[in-house]
Amino acid sequence: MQGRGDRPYHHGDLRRTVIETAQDMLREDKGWQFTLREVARRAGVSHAAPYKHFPDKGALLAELATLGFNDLREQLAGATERPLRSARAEFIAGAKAYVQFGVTNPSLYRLMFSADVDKAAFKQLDDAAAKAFAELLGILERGQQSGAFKKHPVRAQAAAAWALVHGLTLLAIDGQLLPEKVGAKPVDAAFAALLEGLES
Amino acid sequence: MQGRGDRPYHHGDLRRTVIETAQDMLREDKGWQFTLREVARRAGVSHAAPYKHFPDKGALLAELATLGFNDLREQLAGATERPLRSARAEFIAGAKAYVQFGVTNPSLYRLMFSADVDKAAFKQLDDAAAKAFAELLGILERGQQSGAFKKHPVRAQAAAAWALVHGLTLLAIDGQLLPEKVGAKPVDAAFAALLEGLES
DNA sequence: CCGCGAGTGTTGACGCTGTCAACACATGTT
DNA sequence: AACATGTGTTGACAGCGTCAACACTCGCGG
Repeated sequence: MQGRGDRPYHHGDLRRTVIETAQDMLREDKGWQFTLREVARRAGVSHAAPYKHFPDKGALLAELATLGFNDLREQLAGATERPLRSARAEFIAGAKAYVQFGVTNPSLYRLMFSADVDKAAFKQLDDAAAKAFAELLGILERGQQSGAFKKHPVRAQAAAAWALVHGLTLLAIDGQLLPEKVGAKPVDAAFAALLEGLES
Repeated sequence: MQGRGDRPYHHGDLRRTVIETAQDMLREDKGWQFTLREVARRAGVSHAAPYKHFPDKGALLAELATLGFNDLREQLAGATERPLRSARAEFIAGAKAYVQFGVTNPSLYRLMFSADVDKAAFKQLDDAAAKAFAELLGILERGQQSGAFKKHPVRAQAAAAWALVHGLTLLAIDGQLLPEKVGAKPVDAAFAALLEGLES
């Protein structure tokens, strides 16, 4: 699949292969409880080979989470970059892309927000997460500037919006948002509820 | 601590002791990656003794999660049982109790919504979770009946409200709701945002 | 052209885990 | 008094994360 025929004694790009194999296993299984040894087996190397590229399993998980946040940020940026009709449309486009990302990569999404990966210990991870959060802040700021959103402190709004999409994503991953439990289009309904308010 | 002096050969109430020990470890550590053997050690029994009471570790985790949902339901019921001034006050009281529960028992809360515990395989767990959700539904229904909340499908509102509190709780657990990142009272601000809407 | 050192992969070991089977003890029933 | 049942113990197994020692390759200095 990766051409070049030759497989020298030294794998050549084990680091990338380990990451990709782990990403595959994250997609297949339902948790990040895959074993490093299984990753090595699939990559066709010995059980200790990955240790030449990652100090321990936590470092690999942190790397996966970092890549996940980068991907998420790109998805958000992509969903909102071309000019949209309204602040509301932009907000919904971003939020849908966010939920979509989580539903498409459930184990990865869970890993990104898991306690098993120590954000404080991996600066890159923290940066990647902050940049993804900044996309959300941008949407709200533009909405405020256009006058479409209330001019409350934007970071407080962001906390609310982030909490809502984060919670929705996890509920969706858990299959809690089935139509018979929660109505026909729960995600759209939830966005509408947040934008318009619950109170009459 | 548990009186009665005598410690017969047969522990007498190992099941309860195992559960309580595991709950303690859930409180101490930051994950549910405690080991069954350590639980047994602390309980003062041999490493295989817990297997006489739980078929495997997953069953113990499911039991802990079930107890957690029961506790959560009680907290919610307690916070909203005495008549409150308004639907809004009742909603906020319930939501605060919810977030408080999560922040007070972070590992337990995470466990309850983790993929590591298979809801489908433990009917009691599913029931306990559904009953907790029903508390939320009740709040919203009463709010609608009093005319304070919009008469949208209550289950869709519930999805939005649950997503918000669930997301807020997890963000709070992760320490993401620091005032300098997100304003002074992020939880209150988020509730206000949901109730009143983001749009101006 | 040679030799060597750094980088990367392998082998084998350690202590730990979850789990199981075989055994030991205590108790209540017949 | 004998025993079946429930509960605890002991010892084993495979698999895990991780480490140390060793092996192979390749590129560079001489």
